Amino acid sequence: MEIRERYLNIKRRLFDKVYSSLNAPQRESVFTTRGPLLILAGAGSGKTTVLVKRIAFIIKYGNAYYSDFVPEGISERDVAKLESALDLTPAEIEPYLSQFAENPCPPYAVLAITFTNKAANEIKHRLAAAFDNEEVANDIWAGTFHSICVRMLRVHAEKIGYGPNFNIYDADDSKRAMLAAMKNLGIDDKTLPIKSVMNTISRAKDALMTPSDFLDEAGREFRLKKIGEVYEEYQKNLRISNALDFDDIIMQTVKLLREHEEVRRYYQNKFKYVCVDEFQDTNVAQFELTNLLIGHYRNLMVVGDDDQSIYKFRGATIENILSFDKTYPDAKVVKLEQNYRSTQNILDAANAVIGVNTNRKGKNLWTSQGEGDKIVLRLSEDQNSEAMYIVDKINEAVAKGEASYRDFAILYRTNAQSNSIERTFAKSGVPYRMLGGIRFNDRKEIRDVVAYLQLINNHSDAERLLRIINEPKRKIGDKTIDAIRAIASEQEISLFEVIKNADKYAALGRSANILLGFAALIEKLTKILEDGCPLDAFVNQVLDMSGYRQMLVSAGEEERDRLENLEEFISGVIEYMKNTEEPTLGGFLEETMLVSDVDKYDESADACVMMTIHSAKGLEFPIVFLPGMEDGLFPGSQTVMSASAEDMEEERRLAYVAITRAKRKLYIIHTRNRMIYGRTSFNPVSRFVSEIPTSLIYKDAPPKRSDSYSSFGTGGFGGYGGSAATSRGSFVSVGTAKTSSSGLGGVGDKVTIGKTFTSPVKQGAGERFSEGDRVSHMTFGEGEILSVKPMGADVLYEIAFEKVGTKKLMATYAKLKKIN
DNA sequence: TTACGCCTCCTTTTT
DNA sequence: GGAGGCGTAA
Repeated sequence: MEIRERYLNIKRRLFDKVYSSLNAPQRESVFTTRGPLLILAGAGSGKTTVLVKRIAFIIKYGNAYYSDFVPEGISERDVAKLESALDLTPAEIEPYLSQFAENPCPPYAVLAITFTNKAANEIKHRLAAAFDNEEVANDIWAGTFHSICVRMLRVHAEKIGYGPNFNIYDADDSKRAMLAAMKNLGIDDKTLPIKSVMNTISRAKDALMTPSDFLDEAGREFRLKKIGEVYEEYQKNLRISNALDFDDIIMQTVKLLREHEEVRRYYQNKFKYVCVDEFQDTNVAQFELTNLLIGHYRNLMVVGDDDQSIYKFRGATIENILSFDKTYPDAKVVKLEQNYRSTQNILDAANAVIGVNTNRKGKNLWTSQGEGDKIVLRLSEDQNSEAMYIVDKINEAVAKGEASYRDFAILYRTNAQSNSIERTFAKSGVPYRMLGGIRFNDRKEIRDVVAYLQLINNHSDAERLLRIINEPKRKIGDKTIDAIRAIASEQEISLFEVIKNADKYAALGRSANILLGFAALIEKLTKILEDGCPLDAFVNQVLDMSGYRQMLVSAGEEERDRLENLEEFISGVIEYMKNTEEPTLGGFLEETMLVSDVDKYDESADACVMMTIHSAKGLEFPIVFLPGMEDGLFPGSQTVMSASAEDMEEERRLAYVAITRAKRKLYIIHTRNRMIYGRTSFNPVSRFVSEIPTSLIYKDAPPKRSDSYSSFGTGGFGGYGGSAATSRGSFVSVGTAKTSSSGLGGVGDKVTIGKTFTSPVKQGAGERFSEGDRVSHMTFGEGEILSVKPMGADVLYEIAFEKVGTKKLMATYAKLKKIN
């Protein structure tokens, strides 16, 4: 063999050995650094590992593996020396590899795009660990599509007609803005339901259609034409508000990159490698954005699983992944089919179900872990006995010591199903956590403070202004608001601009003074912030000067939860300040809008977890229950009726996701009759269950006298076997509905923990304090009581804390301790 | 302005 | 079955 060839051969064998903990296709993925690459990663196939190792590889070795470079004048002896290194262990070989590096890429030239903050953080953490260096992780651009786009837009907003301090509208804000636009146009939301308007406009933006594109396409179709007009008006108002909705964040970035060559060039040169995770969930706009970023390097890696594409209703286009190799004919395609999560029986079931779909690339998951238990199929009488069956099985396994509560997950198709399950769990005392409640950020009082802050950050924001202009009540009624809107709309200026000059508009009449006062309040607060007030103190100022806190305090008992939540919110602000080098209001708001809190449900609590199958994507659990596996529920009746093959395939992919969450054991349950929307329905077992070979299934038939299950009804606790009783009274309280969140924004709590079961422990008012007493508080530290005001049955303390300034706290909730 | 009662509408939701 | 929106009555 020629010496050059031998050199290259040995080099590659050395790399193979160092990376021998990966399987062959995984290594192939890591070593392929140049050009377009599609990784079809089956469920549980080590996708994230590959993603991270590949980025690390690029940073360390660049294109080392496939490079044909051979050093000048290499000798037989050199090659022989290398060859002898092959006998060493992987760890011993590793130091040798750096000599092969070819164009290693600096971390800041790597862009990794994900859909969730959780995934982005995971990548950063694992990279930091791989390099034992936080900086590498901080330098690479790893983030969600939205956060990356916002980062670019902040710099270049002016080029596309926005101010750099633009605000972000979430779904609720944008719904209000669309309703306002419809009102403006005189379109009744009964003839044109807001839900469908929102959905249509959102899909249009996903597909990069501007209002005029949309109107062109709508032609003379009445409904679409109307929606097009709303879209146009809505977009005009967003611009005046200097606000972007979630979809704009992507679409406007695409516009920026398309229309501004110098900006495009800059990022194309900057990002030498681009990676996109969960590629099956991308929409047209996101793919276009990616294409615009990769530039002439064309070093684009996308990872995803066409079989787990379950977000079509949100605009995801499975075609992006299915035809990636047509868009990029030179793309290398790698399939990761070895599964490290589940037993073969579970995988066989999943393979069988997904195999029915035709619109897919085709993969076959396998494992070396053995076949494991059969899948248990259970027919229950109704949703209550279904829930009791689950509780029974859990208690049984826990009693035998086969599993802990945290090993179980109950995954359902619709949130509505959670009711009966939760009730049964609460009654039986099995600890549980449920995902999908109201998010902390969505509570009214939180949205209100945020609205104040957003308005201060960006005076033009119409929705935020409208939200709080009369909150607390300032005697600004609908008529005044309509008048303000009319003036603003006619002159195409912001609402704030009108209010600021209220005395100049006759139409505002007697309200002018109140409006001027409101404008002055906002400007005064803006000034306080500009003068360098720390963020947490500033939020307190906002609450005090606006009268918002006083409004809640005056309401007494009824609103103390809200007051508590506001304190919690401020803790979140403090948390943000701690974690951020240069904390700013804008930065905090951005995080509040872009970082949710699903990321951080407390996995340490020993409790069963309940959630929809959608939210379970990406997670795994030793033992999984799938209740409600019935045609009419899953697949849903809409899908069954619609006869759309595409919709049915999407539903089947969801079933595939559900099955592949299970590591050791899978229970599938269906019922004879079930109450849905107040009606009893008799659903046949899900077609997806019928698609699983019977050889993989064990039918858990109810015992002959099992009618006791249902005859006891919902309330019957003694209806089932002794095992449940063992756990009675063993409830482990895993916290109240409001966990003190530690993450960014600190304001998150989508996780409702044992909410019906945990009765909040009423803290007695306890010791009462008087003026001048020194006290200590769990979060705020030590301070001195400034004043004491009786409030109904409770007492309001004003306390000067050493670290966090003066705060007003209710005695019952402050949990103060006296210091001597 | 608020309160209550009636009517309607129901999938999934990473940002 | 239940939440949320809306209209009417006080």
